[in-house]
Amino acid sequence: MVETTRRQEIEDVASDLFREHGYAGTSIRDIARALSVQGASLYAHVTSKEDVLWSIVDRAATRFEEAADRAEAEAEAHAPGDPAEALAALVKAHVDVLTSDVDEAGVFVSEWRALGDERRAQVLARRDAYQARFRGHVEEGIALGVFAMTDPSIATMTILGALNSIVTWYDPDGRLSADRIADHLVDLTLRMLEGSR
Amino acid sequence: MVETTRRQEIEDVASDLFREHGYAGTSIRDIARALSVQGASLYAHVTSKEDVLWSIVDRAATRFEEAADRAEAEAEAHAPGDPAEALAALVKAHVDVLTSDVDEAGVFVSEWRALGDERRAQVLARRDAYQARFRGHVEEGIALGVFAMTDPSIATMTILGALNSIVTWYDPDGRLSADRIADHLVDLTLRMLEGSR
DNA sequence: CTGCTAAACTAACGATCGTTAGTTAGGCGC
DNA sequence: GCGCCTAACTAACGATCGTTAGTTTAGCAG
Repeated sequence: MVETTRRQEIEDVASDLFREHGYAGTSIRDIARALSVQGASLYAHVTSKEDVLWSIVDRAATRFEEAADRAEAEAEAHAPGDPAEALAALVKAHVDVLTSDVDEAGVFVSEWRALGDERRAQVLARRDAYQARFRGHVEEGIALGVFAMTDPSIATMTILGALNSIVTWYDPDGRLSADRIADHLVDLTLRMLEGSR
Repeated sequence: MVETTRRQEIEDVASDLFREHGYAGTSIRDIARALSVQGASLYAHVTSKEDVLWSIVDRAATRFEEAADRAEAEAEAHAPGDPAEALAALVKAHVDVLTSDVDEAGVFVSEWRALGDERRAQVLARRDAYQARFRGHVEEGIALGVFAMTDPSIATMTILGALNSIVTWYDPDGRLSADRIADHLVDLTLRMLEGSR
């Protein structure tokens, strides 16, 4: 028996609906209907519609950040100063978080724009900081000569764009397991940066 | 003096607004306000809101398809049977279309889900066919040994995901020209596939 | 049995949604 | 000057939006 609060159930179905129809395209009554409940009943557990979106986005952001923390710490532990290892760990961690809850991650990736000004700005700042971690290892790798010369910003955006697009096609019940996908993406990423050509 | 029909103006500002707030998050009155006109006045030029979205999506899809036609024909003309050249041409063409109208391309990439059932299905079919062109060259390259062994589906999705993500950060007035970005992405793509590792 | 709590309900509010209908104003060809 | 076309207008429709208020129901603790 899995313990789940009503609030958590609401956020789960909201993640699903926001992912499929977007935040603006999903009404409070849509969420309620998925829970076989009247729309107004949700306000016993939630203070506003944006509040639900914020919970989803904030939790997803935190999961990405914490996974990156662990990944970088571990990479630094048994391959200190190796930008390829560090980046590989970041990529693997990112894909893991993404595939462990596609709905939540998908909402995080594309629906944060619907937040109010302050919250949107906060997400943007955290996003920038997160991207900077990837870019740091890319730049370091180029400086050390283990990565080919290329524009670090473009390379970083390209990598994260590729990773995030996984939410558009990943199917938990599909042919490809989350682990296999993560391994492939680590491979593709490093080859993109290391390749001689 | 650039000739522009009223209908085209409507689709242009709609592209801009759909891109920023999504289809569901943009009202007919929002579009009208951007044109300094009453909401109801738009119905003299347009039959429905979805009709506007469809025009944008259909035109974007056609531009991608036609650019791919030209790219493949040209690659086949002066490097016949070379999957790397063919893929490079497809990537370059895709980025060119994308950067030539970021709003339209951005709407195409993320708002086609808001279309009604038949039109959404049609877009999906065209999208699949378009992806298949990329995957074809990837598979051929692997078979010929010019690309490294990897899962062709994951590689194709990764490439197109990376390319499409350009709409989320490309700025026509920014540091990086559209051409430079296209060249970089051709480079990153081929290195990702060719790299030995 | 009583009282408390969680979770739902009904009813309604003002605002906004996409859309329709009918009308008005200006410019051009005949 | 008359008729037509383009492009706008005002007014309103029924539906749905997010949200509030007050009430009811069921289960459990004392």
